[in-house]
Amino acid sequence: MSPACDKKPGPNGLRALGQSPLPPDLVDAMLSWYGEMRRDLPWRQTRDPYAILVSEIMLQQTRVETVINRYGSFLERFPTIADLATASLDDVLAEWSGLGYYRRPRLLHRLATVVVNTYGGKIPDTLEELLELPGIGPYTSAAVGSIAFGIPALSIDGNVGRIMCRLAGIADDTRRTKVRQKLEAMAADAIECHPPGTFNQAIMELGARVCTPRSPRCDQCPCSSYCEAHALGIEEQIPPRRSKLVKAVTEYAAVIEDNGRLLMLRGQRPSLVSDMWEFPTLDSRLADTSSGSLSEKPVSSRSRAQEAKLSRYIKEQLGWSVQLGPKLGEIRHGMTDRRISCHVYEASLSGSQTTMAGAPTGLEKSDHNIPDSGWFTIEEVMALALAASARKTLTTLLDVDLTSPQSPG
DNA sequence: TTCCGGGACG
DNA sequence: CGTCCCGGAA
Repeated sequence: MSPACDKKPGPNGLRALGQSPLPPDLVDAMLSWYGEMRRDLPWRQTRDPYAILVSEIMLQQTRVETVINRYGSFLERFPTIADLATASLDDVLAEWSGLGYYRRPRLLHRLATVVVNTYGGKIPDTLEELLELPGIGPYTSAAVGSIAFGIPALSIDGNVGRIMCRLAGIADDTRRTKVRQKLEAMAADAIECHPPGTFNQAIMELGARVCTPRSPRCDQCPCSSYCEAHALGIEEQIPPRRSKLVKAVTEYAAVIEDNGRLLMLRGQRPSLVSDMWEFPTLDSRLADTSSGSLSEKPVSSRSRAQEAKLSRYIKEQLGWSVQLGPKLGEIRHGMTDRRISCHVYEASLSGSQTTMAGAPTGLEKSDHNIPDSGWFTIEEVMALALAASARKTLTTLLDVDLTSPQSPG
């Protein structure tokens, strides 16, 4: 099963890098560069899996320069995983103070407890077991597994994803599963043929110091002659800018009140996480599909058309006839890829419809991905899993007091 | 001054 | 998807 670690020309000599394995010459050049240029970081001077794990947790979302200053004192304070498990969470948080993302020390503390209780204090040495531990995801399991235990797994962090996508000329989002699988396939041979931990750290180091997001130093890069993006001159376009791709999106939402209850729904729009509740909302994808030269109409006429469309949508999709009231305001909601501005209207039921008191359709039968709706009191709404925009609507447009007593539990 | 990048979880 | 946080770069 061992891969072709010997360097042979192979049948496809000059083919573009594309998605084929990393050329051995490229890998050799990168590893030589690393051997020469590697920094003597504290966590590179230990073989203790616990110390390695701590470094990887600290390095999540945090720069090397920052971690250097805190790593030593953390290990001094909690030299072994047993010490960490025994310590109080408050002590761990205090030691972590200033590093940010305080979920990490919480989960690390919980991880220590798990390792002590179920693994006898020894950090497990398989990817599957590592992945099960609190705070350890795909990246960290591969990093710890490869560095501490020599498991041949590619740890794809931002650096690694960026480099490999540039090498292969993949102008796609690194975090997509399909892309990650491609990268793993590309590196599979290389990581079998070299010490996996060294390989992972070499490529990460290259990403941190040479193949940077902006202004990459291709003239100093050992891999530039193999790099598809460099050949095409598109290295700065990879990976695609996430925040530059923000699209302005307009939505229309209705706060429908009847008998002290609000109509809420979820699972109606495919783009939303299935568990998140929201006010009935007209997507701009639906809103903008009206005929003709929409953009040439005056704004007031355009938004009146959307208001009509909103009530028609509620009637057709949810079966309620509503009377749109005054506009409450506008919620702006930044997302990774979209800047949403949501026009929120007050609304009430027209005619003699009756809302079902109590027993909203939603609360108990919360199967995933099932379109769901119901009438909720304000208190119930506040207890729902709300999308952020809905909560924003409640607090900024409806003056719901966040500090008001919540339902117990 | 603002903007941007970034793993895991729920 | 949205949140968590900070610091370096623009």
